[in-house]
Amino acid sequence: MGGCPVTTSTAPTTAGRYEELARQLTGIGAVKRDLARILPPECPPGAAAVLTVLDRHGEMRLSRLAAFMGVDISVTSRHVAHVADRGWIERRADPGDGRCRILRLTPAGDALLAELGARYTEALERALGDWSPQDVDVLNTLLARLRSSF
Amino acid sequence: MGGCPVTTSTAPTTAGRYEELARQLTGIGAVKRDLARILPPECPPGAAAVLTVLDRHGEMRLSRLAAFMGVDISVTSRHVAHVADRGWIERRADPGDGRCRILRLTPAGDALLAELGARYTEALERALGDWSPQDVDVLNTLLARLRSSF
DNA sequence: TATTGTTATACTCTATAACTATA
DNA sequence: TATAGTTATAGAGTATAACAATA
Repeated sequence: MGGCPVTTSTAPTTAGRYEELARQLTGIGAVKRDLARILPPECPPGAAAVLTVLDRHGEMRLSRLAAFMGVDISVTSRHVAHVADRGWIERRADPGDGRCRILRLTPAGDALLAELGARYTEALERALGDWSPQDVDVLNTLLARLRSSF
Repeated sequence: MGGCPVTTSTAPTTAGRYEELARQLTGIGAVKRDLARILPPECPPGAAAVLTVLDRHGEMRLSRLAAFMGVDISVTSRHVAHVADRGWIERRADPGDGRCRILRLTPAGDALLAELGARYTEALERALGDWSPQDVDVLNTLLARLRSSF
């Protein structure tokens, strides 16, 4: 953007390219925090992530949810307890395995998710209004690929 | 990228595109944590960020550093104290303003930064070895643009 | 004995607010 | 009075390890 005179201007080296990516990933934290600030009360980012994964991939066990979220099971357990306490998901007994419970969105969870989507869309539309749809799609694709490369 | 049947497959709506971006940004946290795990002892991510900004943009005051890092001055103050205690930066008095100190990398800081760059490069090369250089560049460009859009 | 979850503990990062020192 | 920076406090996220229950 503004001016980064020394590096990555014209013909970055392989190392320079990767170091730049590391810098960008560090800096993206500020964007994430901005986005987290628009969440409704009682719904911290971790809770929102639980709802989003269950909406996208359907009901599942805790261990699978943890894998989708890329965090430890213990962390996921806390997030799940938070959203279950508020009635946004239900924990149904697993008929096949008494140790597990199947996690599933409730109608209240669906409603909250719709609210979340509206807030995210509004905030991103305001910030990225001058982006072309294609650029957003390319960014989404590359971010998804980055995640799967790890 | 197994399969996301319902959304964003062929012709995403504007809202769907933005919601997808919000999801991707949430998910990218796992990548950041993976990358943070390779940092040397005594050098948490916040400390590495201080060194990186000073290397890239040269010596500066705390308030300017905080702006580059996108976090509150109080947070930056702690990170700076951490790296200064370990001799990676020096805090020189500002001749023109007794309230400020100019922050600057020391040779030890330069050396650590070289080590950081090597570790980042090695880790990313291992994960992204099958990416084309162009794709990495595009991702870097779009991430920089995303940050500046906020 | 191995696996699924839960909970206790500790660490990092962050922001708000109170405070000190200088302009 | 206003500004630059420091520090105390609190809240969110995460991981490790100890633990309980079931397979």
